[in-house]
Amino acid sequence: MALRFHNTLTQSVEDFSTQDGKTVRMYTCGPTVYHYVHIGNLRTFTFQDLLRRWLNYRGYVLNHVMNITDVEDKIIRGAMQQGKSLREYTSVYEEAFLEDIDRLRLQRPERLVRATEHIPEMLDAIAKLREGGYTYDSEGSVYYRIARFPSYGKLAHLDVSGMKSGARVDVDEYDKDDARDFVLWKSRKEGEPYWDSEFGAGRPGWHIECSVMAMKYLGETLDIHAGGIDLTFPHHENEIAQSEAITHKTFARFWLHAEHLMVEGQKMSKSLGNFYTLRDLVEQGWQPDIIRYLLASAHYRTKLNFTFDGLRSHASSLERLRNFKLRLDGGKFPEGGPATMAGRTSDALAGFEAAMDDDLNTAGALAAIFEFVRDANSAMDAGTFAAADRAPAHNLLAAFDSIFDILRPVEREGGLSDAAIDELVNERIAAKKARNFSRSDEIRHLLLTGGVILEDTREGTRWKRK
RNA sequence: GGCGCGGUAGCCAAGUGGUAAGGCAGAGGUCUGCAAAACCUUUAUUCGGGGGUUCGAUUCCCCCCCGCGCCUCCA
Repeated sequence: MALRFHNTLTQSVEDFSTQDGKTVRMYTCGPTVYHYVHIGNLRTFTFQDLLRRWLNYRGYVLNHVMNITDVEDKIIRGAMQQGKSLREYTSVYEEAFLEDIDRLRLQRPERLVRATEHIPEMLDAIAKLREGGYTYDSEGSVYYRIARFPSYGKLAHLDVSGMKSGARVDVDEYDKDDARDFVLWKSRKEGEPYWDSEFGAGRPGWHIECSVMAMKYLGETLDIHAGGIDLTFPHHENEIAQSEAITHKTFARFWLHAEHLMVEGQKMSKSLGNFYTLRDLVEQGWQPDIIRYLLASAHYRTKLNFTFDGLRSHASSLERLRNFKLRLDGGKFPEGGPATMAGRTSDALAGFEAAMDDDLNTAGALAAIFEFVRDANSAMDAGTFAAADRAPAHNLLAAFDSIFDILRPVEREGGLSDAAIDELVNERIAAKKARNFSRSDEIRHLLLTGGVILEDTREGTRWKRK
């Protein structure tokens, strides 16, 4: 089956292709760096990571650009409150963002770009829109006139014709011709950061940065544009209106949107007290790899219910996978004979790939892996898992982990060294052989105190860090 | 009001016009010096409710109930 993605533009699942057959020109909306990113943001970024990895797995070369919005109302307010420059204020959260995505093992895009470093390009784009008659000025600001862009609403599938100003116009929006018009360049306000321009002193509107940076680095037509579902309207709709008014070409061929996550069945919000950042969860003792696993395990277009029960559940589930890998790595299997699991292994890989090809069905992909794990464990118990089965099984886990990236435990600092553990384990094996069980148990407890769990299996003693 | 999404076992979560993946949790069992790990059996005659189309619907259509999102800043 071909690789397929759900395209918001057509509201259907379509076969994926790129313009040149090889490189994916992908733009994703990154963070607004005015606070630490929350678990909902990270759900979307995790989706983008899975998307990257799967495209890569399928042989595409990625050219992925992610923006960092570092000028915007909330940022300006925060910076002013703290008496800091924009850059001083945003750099804290930008660095924190990079730390967070690293902890979640999210691959870095090929390029991270800041809005404030593209002001001239934005001004240039606004000038082009003005030349094309898509703008009007009002009280020192420049607005985009959506009435001039007939297909406005095609992404969000909104019929804007009947929605005129007057229905729900904010007090501070009275100066627009139409409630849906959006600002391209905001006139300077006293005390706020600003840039001088041919449109007067001011700062850019939010939407223009993405149009400009996407096209600067990726060309006039993107293969994929992705983001959270709430960005569909107005942000992405406005990006289309801006970009296509300038180029008269399709701005993005595939629009992929990740659903929101809920927390304990409710919308995450600060007022409900269920608003979490990665830092919050790590402080509570949750490992980032568990969180990654939870975020990756549900399909990206369904609402994901983030719960602490869910985290516990995934911690156990992940333990099962890692135990299997330990067994596969360290087990002794019958040599010389033919592989007995060849069919099962290739079936599992095919099932995994088919699920991922089908609009990144990670839940289905996981099912294929777990079914294999059960069968392989069963074969190992029965003694029919052959040494020749090891390499194909390894390849399967490697394929899986090249996408999910959860089998490698989080590295801990301090504690016992591997060599010290091995020494104690060997001493215990000798003690057991001599049926000196008191010494044997003593060593088990000693290691447990040091955070090391011992397991005696039919393939020998193995250990793992807690 | 408009547009859109969803309601599948205790919890999480796939899925298909032909008779319900997977994970976690629970129960029983096997194995075991201990402790684990692992395996086996078991847990939805049923997929929010009611109609309809069909030989057959959880899957298609209609209505209703519930939850949610967007329509204004928002991952």
